[in-house]
Amino acid sequence: MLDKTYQPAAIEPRISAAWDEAGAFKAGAGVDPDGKPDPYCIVIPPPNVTGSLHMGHALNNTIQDILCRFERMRGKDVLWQPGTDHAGIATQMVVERQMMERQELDRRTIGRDAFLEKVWDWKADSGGTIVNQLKRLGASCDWSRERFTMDEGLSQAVLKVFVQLYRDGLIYKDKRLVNWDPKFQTAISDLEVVQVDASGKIKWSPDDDEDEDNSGPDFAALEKALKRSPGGQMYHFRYPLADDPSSHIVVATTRPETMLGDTGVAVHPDDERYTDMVGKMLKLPLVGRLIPIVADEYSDPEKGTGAVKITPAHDFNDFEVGKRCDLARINILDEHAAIIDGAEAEEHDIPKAYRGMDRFQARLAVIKDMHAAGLLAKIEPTTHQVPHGDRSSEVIEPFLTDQWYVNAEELAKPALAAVRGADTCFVPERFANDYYRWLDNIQPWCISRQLWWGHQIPAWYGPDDEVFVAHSEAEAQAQANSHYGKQVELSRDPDVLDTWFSSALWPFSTLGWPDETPELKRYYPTAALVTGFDIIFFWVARMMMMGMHFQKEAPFQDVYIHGLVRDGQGNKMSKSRGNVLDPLDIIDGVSLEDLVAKRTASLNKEQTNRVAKEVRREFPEGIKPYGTDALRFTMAAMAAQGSDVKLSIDRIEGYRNFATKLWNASRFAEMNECVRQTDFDPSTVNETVNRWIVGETERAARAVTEGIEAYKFNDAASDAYEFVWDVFCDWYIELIKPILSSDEDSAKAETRACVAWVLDQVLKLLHPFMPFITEELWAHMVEYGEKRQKMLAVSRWPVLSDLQNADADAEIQWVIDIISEVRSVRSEMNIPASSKIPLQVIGADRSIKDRADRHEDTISRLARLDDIRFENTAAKASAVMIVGETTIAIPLEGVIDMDVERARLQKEIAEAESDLAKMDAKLGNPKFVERAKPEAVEETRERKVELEVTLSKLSAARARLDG
RNA sequence: GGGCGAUUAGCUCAGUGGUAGAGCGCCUCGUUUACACCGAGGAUGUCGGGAGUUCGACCCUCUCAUCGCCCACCA
Repeated sequence: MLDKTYQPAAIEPRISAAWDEAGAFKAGAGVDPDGKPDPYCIVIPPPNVTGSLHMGHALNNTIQDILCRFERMRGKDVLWQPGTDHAGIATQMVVERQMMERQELDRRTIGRDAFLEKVWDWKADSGGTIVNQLKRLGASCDWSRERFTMDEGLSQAVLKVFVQLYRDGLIYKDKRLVNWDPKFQTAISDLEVVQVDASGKIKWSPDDDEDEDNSGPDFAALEKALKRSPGGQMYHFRYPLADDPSSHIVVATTRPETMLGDTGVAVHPDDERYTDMVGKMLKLPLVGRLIPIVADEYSDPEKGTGAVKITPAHDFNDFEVGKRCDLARINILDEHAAIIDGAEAEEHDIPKAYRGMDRFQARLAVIKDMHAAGLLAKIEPTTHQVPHGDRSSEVIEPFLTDQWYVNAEELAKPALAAVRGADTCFVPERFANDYYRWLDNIQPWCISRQLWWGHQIPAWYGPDDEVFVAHSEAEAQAQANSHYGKQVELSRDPDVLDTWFSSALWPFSTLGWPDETPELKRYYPTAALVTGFDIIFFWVARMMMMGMHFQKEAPFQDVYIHGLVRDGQGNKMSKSRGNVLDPLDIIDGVSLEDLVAKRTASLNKEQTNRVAKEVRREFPEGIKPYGTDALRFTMAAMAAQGSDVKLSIDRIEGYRNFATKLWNASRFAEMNECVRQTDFDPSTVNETVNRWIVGETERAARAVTEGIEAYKFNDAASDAYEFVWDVFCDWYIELIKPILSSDEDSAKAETRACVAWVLDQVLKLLHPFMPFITEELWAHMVEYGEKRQKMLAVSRWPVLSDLQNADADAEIQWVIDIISEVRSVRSEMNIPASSKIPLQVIGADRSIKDRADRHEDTISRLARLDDIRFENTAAKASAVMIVGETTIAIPLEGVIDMDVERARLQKEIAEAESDLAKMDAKLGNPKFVERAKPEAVEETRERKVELEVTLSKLSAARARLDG
């Protein structure tokens, strides 16, 4: 027997265990030599091994699981390939932080090998969290195939790819500017840089009223402002001419300290203001270096003074100008972004005062010194964007270093062609435009990182820095020996690869490549990739490039892009905002105090107070346990293509209620002995109501199937929802109660079997969305006779046809309409539910009489009637309703106020008249009749006739009331 | 500066060239043997503004406004 109430916590762990035990999600089982059934493969976006489940995962994995369960039930051989990502920077950060908290020696002290051992230990202890959390979501991955981007096989794939791309000339080493993260002291790629707005307030010029004595800017305020945000001001400096110090050029910058590395000033070749100056030398203030004035089109005469200082070693544009104009590159920063010290500083005449200074201190010092030298022209506030590392949140410095690059432009060509040629389709389509735009303008991809955790680059250096790229040290050694003609000492490149380099191989490395495995052959290319728009560039584009290059075939047929999960108000969920909903809290529930503690854990005092207050207001009783199925259904129901999901507890609660509804409908079936019969054939049912419901079931099954096929999960979910609640529960179960309580054995038996059958179909249709509750109910709905798959997860998806019956539909619709009309009138007339009343059917012909007789019990019961009579005319004082061709009436003598009925009729008449007028207007327009689609015209005519019939009947009723 | 998306009931959002929808909320009634995490009934919209195409526009086109996102720029 089913428990009286649905409690997800009581069933979910047991169901999970049952799936595990049955190996229900194992791929490849039962595949015959011809490769039947067809494969269907999805590779999971590997979550960071440091991660813990958030709503983005919940959405992403719910969608994948819906697809996988759906296709599995459709008989495909499904492989949902799971795994995790080593997440270079993130993991190294976590472990280093832990070491710090434990007051252990830092990584540089213990050395690379010892540190890596610690990271692996950490992974062994904590790396499984995210995987276990995914299991709680019901993710039907083939967990036996779980992979990790740093495991042996995947590392082999990385090695092979690197070596081959190097040999193809598509990976190379280059000295150029990179985005340097001074916090982690590593290069990062363009994509890992986020632009943050900086807008300042400080303003100063010698003409300022406040500065009549020319004491200079308010340096104290400036220092404070620089601490808060190092950007936001534009500083104008005078650079005097070397041979005529009384003349100068004014340049402007937001990064004054970079002037220490200036090696030129550029003006536009056509800028007449400066024509005479081109070729002359300037004496760089503070440093004394002589730098040329060069002509270059980069300089924009419209901007600033039209002259721009050039710092080739610290600015991407300047680097290019420097190349064109043959300017020196002088690096002024060390890897911590402090001003260089020592021999290099000496060599480039960096004034001693600045050496070793932090870049932002140096910024202030330069401004002060320039002012002291009388060379600060002005300071003005400006708004501009400052690049920050996406993980470190530190200001990025363009930094001149040797790094490894991938020639992405070359790899992008086939990747672009694959999408242009529709080998791979984005859903929704518009995301393909972002993909094109990015790949069409792609820059070399910097793949080396100055970290320890990751795939170490397989490059070794000889004594003269000659590089040998090989699959192993032995192979490199052999190359080196033959290159030098003798045994030499090699040292390995200490850098590791960008995490996304290994992720880019995920669709084939997880299938066993570089080995030619049967899995690779069978499951590549995969069917679909499900991911968020934020990683189209990071990941999707790169998988496309690597897939095309190494497999000669795009890795996915479809790329489904979903939105972001936001809070109920549409805000991004973020820790500092304190609005993060944890999927596990929704599933298991959480007390108010625990919720407050969680949300304020990493906040400062002020934020804590604010967030605590908000949480107490929004969740006065904490969060109730809603279960996984409710969360999943919410995700599906709200995942309209291409739009973000605004998640609110109300919505989740609504879908938990839906689960409860399903539970209770199943209890109803159980209590009424609705047991599935093996020989039940839905196409042969006799009872009208059963013929109707099997047709409705077919309709629902088609709608849900089409929805999932088209990646319209919200449509599929709401079609299933409406069928279960509005059709099955609200009407079918109510309509059959008289049969179930009757003593007509054959009708009863058929109906019981039919209920069980419909419920089976419902459980199947809902299973991809709500796997736990449906599996549980499936197990309870036993059958007499023989086989029915024991486990719903491996049962067959409903493919129904020829069950719809227009006569049955019309008849049941008529019953429903009559009941609805009577209920409506009763309610409007304030007839108490407890008082049973008679219903008159007016002027019924044979077929109407038969119908009414057939459904008398049902109509009486649901409309709360004590009698149905056939009359030629309605009683004088009565409420009259029109249901299609049928006129029905409730005699109201003494029951209600005639004025109320008169008003009700009048309203209905007015509505019908207004509608009729619209139809008349249309049909009266010759152009409509002439040009509109014939079916539209026909429909309008039919509607007009219907309205006229209704109207005449209503008018007659009114006349009777008045007469 | 370039691009994309959004603007529909109090709230959150679906939607289709031909009679405007859902959930929640709201109002009224209700312990009818699955379910109050429920049932029945009800109210609520010049579908952002303007123009155009069309027999007909919430839907297509243009334009404006507001909001959001992405990319580029950082003198």
